[in-house]
Order: sequence, then C-alpha cells, then structure tokens
Amino acid sequence: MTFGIGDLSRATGCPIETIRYYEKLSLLNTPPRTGGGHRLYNESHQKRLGFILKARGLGFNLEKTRELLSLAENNERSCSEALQLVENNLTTVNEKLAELQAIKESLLVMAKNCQCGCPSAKAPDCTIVDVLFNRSLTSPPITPATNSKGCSC
Amino acid sequence: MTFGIGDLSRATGCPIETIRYYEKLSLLNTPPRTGGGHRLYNESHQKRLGFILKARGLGFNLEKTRELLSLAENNERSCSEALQLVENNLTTVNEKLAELQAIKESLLVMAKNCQCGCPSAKAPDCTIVDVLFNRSLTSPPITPATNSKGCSC
DNA sequence: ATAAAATCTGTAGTAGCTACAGATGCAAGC
DNA sequence: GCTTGCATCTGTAGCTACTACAGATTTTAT
Repeated sequence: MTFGIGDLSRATGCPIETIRYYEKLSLLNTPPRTGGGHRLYNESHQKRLGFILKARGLGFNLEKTRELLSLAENNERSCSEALQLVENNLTTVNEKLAELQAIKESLLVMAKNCQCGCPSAKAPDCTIVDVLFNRSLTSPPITPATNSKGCSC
Repeated sequence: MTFGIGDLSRATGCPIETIRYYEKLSLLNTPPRTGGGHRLYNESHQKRLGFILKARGLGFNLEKTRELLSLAENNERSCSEALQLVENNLTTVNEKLAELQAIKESLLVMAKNCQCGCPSAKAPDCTIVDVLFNRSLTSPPITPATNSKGCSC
C-alpha cells in the first residue's frame, strides 16, 4: 500500500533527488513519514508524479506544469484553459523547431563547404572559421584548384 | 581606434554583463584599461566577440566555442578538427529536432482531441489532463455524443 | 547484534547568463 | 573649477531544473 522514495523512483524513473526537489517546490504534496523520518508514498503520489513527468516530457516548464496540475484538480476551471496551455506550448515548440532548423541548415552548408572547398588543411584557413569570423557569409566557389580534399563535388 | 564596453556592446548586440562574463571565462582576452579602470577595446576584441556570438548562435556551447577559437588561432591545428566540431554539433541539433518534433506531434494530437472530443468544459475531464495522467494514450473515440464543442471533426 | 543498504538534511555545483547594489570614472555645460 | 548625469567598475546573488555530494540517521537482512 505504501512504499519508500526508492520504490517511487524506480516505478517512475524519476531520480530520488528530483522527487525531493518537486516536494520542496510543492509540486508534490508532503508525504507522511515513518517514525524515523522516511517518506511514505502511495498510489496517488505516484500518479501525480507521473503527471508531472509526462508534462515535463512534453516540454512544459515547471510553472506550466503547476498550472496543469491545478487544472487537473479543480472542477471550477475550464477545459479551454488546458487547451490554451497546450497551444502556447506548441507555439514555443514551433519557435524552437524553426530556430534549430535554421541552425541545422547553416551547419550542413558549413560542413559541406569545408569538406569540398577548404583551401588547406590548417584550421585557421578553414571555411568554417571564415564563417564564424563573418569573413564570408556565402559559400566560396568550389573549384578543383581550391579543393584540397580531392572530392568530386 | 579604441572604444569602451558600451560601444562594443552596441556594436555587437552583446550585453555588457555578458562581455565581462566572457572575459572572466577567458573567452575574451583582458583588454587594457584607462587610468580609472575602464576597459578599452579595439577591432580585434570586437572580431573575437563576434566570433563567439556567431558560434553561440549556431548552437555551440561555450566549451565548444572555446575549442573553435583555439582552432581559429592555431596554425598547427587541423581543419578536420573544425569539421568534427561542426558534425558533432549537427548530431546534437538533429537529436533535439527529433525530440521537439515528437513533442510537437503529441501536442497537436492533444489540442485536436480537446477541441473536438472533450466530454465537458470542466478541466479535470479534459482529454489533455487524461493524457497527462496516462489514463488514455490514444485519442478517445470522437462522436457527436461526446463532443461538447459542436465542431464537425 | 551487526553490517549493509537506504534514506535523511542541507549545501553547493552545473550552464549561461542577468540583475542588482554601491562605489567610482568621465565628459559636458556653466 | 564645479557640478550634474551618465557610464563603468566590482562583487554577489538570482534564474531554471536539476544533480551531486557530505555526514548523519534509519531500516533491513543476516
């Protein structure tokens, strides 16, 4: 019926320190203790922790997770509030995706230019370094003459 | 020829505190000072700071940025090391992209299920809350009977 | 009874900044 | 020369979300 923090940790995959951390932040309610002071959990704690972990896994920060918990437990609050939180998070995720996608494309160009167009094997001459120094923002012309790698691009 | 930290900040878009922070981490070399102790920068500092900011913008952490700087300034080091750093970063970025993409898809499903299939307007009954409690991992059947929003999905 | 494992509290560390407080420096106007 | 006001200085603390100890205590197994 009840179990210790180690069991809760194993059951949820959440590290013990994190469980105590969530309790300190009042995301988890304080469990009863044994005479010696060890925490005793039950199914409801486990469920709530699972909820938190799921929300975190979906990219909600702890503050939004707290909001979601409050929605889950308050009959006066509206479903549309939950939807709003999901949609806001979706916006955040989309922004991050766009940013990472842009980074990815830059890195791909940089890698390709280096593989095919670096004038020497020395790092300071590398086209990657060039881009970082903003010496060239576009890809340099790739010709057999400047291609030190002997590849066919 | 030389200029103060405020000018460097404005020229690069990097906050003053961050400039000092990079100096503390030895990413920027310590500039000379006026008699009163104010930092005096020149073009080479600005170039180096620009390099750092560009690397950061491409997702390199400060440690990798430090590596890139060392490559940029050391003729003994090889271009292939720079390529390796770029490719490692690309891997990291791709992993983050995959994770965010998965999150995005989950959130989209959750939003749609809520809009079309929530049984009531009360937050605890919301399908979003359901998913977070892991009560249902798949989308619930959407029928006119359970659809409280009157939409046509 | 004793050894080993689990748990306890509290503090400090991580990344990469950001935000103060309180003390100076500096440049311009009068 | 003096004052005003902005810029800059140092040092410390705060942010998010944990993670990693140290050192003490409790629980469990033999």
